[in-house]
Amino acid sequence: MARLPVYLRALNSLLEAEVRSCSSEELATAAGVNSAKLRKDLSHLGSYGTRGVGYDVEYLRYQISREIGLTQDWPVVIVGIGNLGHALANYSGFSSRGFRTVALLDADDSRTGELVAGLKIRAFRELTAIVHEHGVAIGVIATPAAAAQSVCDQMVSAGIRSILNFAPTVLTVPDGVDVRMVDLSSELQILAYHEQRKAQLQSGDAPVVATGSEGVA
Amino acid sequence: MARLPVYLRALNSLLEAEVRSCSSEELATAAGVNSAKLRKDLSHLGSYGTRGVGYDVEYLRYQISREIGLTQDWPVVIVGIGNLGHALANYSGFSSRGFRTVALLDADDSRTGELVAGLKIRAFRELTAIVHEHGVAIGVIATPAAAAQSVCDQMVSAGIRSILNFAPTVLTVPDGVDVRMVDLSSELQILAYHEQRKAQLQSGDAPVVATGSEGVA
DNA sequence: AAGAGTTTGTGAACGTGGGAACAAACCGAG
DNA sequence: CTCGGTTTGTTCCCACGTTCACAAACTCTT
Repeated sequence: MARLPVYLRALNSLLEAEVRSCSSEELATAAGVNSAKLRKDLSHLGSYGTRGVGYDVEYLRYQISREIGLTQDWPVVIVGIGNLGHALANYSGFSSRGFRTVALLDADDSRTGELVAGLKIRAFRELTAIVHEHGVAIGVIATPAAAAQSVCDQMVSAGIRSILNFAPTVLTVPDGVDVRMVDLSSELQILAYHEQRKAQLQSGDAPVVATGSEGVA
Repeated sequence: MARLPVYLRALNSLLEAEVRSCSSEELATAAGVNSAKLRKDLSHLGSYGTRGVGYDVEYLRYQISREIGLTQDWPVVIVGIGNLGHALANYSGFSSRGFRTVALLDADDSRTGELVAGLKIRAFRELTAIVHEHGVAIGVIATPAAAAQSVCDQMVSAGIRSILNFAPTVLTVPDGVDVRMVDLSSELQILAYHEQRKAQLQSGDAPVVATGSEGVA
């Protein structure tokens, strides 16, 4: 479930505040969701709460970590060390949560050897060897859109089965391979859409149900 | 709708390939969605297709752009110029789609004046003045988690009503303000979760419905 | 030990979104 | 002009996720 990481983060915050135990209501507000939803989500993992008391923060945190798979080590490869790849390589949120960046790859050979976040950039052609050596299962694509599908295909044939894609392209992959896409400009566009709606409502167009046909010749 | 940007991107690709007209089926596969869903989405904007023929690529592209609000100019402020803020400032996907970064702000005064992506970093305290001067409606938060809520509050009181949050925290905002959260490590965690499930299936645990209670003392 | 007060876990209603199927509409050939 | 082929726009249906509401279960006080 996509909300488990959010719960985990909320639990970490509570733990930092030295809160030992919490109710579903508290945790739900901290995570920004409905308490019933939270309880149902947690009940899918097992009965880790105590009725009349709540959840033990430390214990629940461990159980969610285990469910997500954060108790094991996940070697990760990042391909495309441009501005974004650079930022991802330095992002502390990865390393602090069981993800270990084992290699930074770039197709531009002139960058090979350059030191980024304590790792030397290596040539993209080394991908397969690195995947096999470290047992990499997760790859991150931070290349330009034009290169993304090719990189993706080579990741899949090298044995990677989970891909996090930052390139603004729809990737096609065989069954059994998971792709998650993070599209930065799409996020801004969605905000702009809502912003525009808000502006229209305030300017008095509110009562008219938008048909989209007004003003079109 | 959150899929409009995806359609828009697909249309741009078709336009680059000099495709003048396309059916819902073609566009749907290019966008990676079901054709019925695409038609239903588009019909919400108006009747921009022709039965028996399909959609005019250029015309549909303009209509979607207009619906999202990309035909107008959106000034954007980025707060927190660390690794990620740096990458965002340089990200071409923003500027090429009607979004104009008008200021980069950072709380660390020692960085004021530093040149990033052709803009000088300015002090965070200038936020309100900049928002009013440029009519900024969209803010991007790329600060550490600890500072995010404070930055968010000041953005809201300065008049910003749409926020793109990259800090790993749930932001609380008053009604009428939109927040979209992009959590990089959550994305990786979700991949790890699916990856773990795949690994478990292959190792023979498949027939057992996971209860989460096995192996717990 | 019993009851009052909490809080979890879950069963049932509700609403939303997705997908298949079909009617309406358009084009081109004869 | 008519008819067959094609494609959109829409309706209906289903399944999923969310939320409400309540019973089960636990703690603490008396």
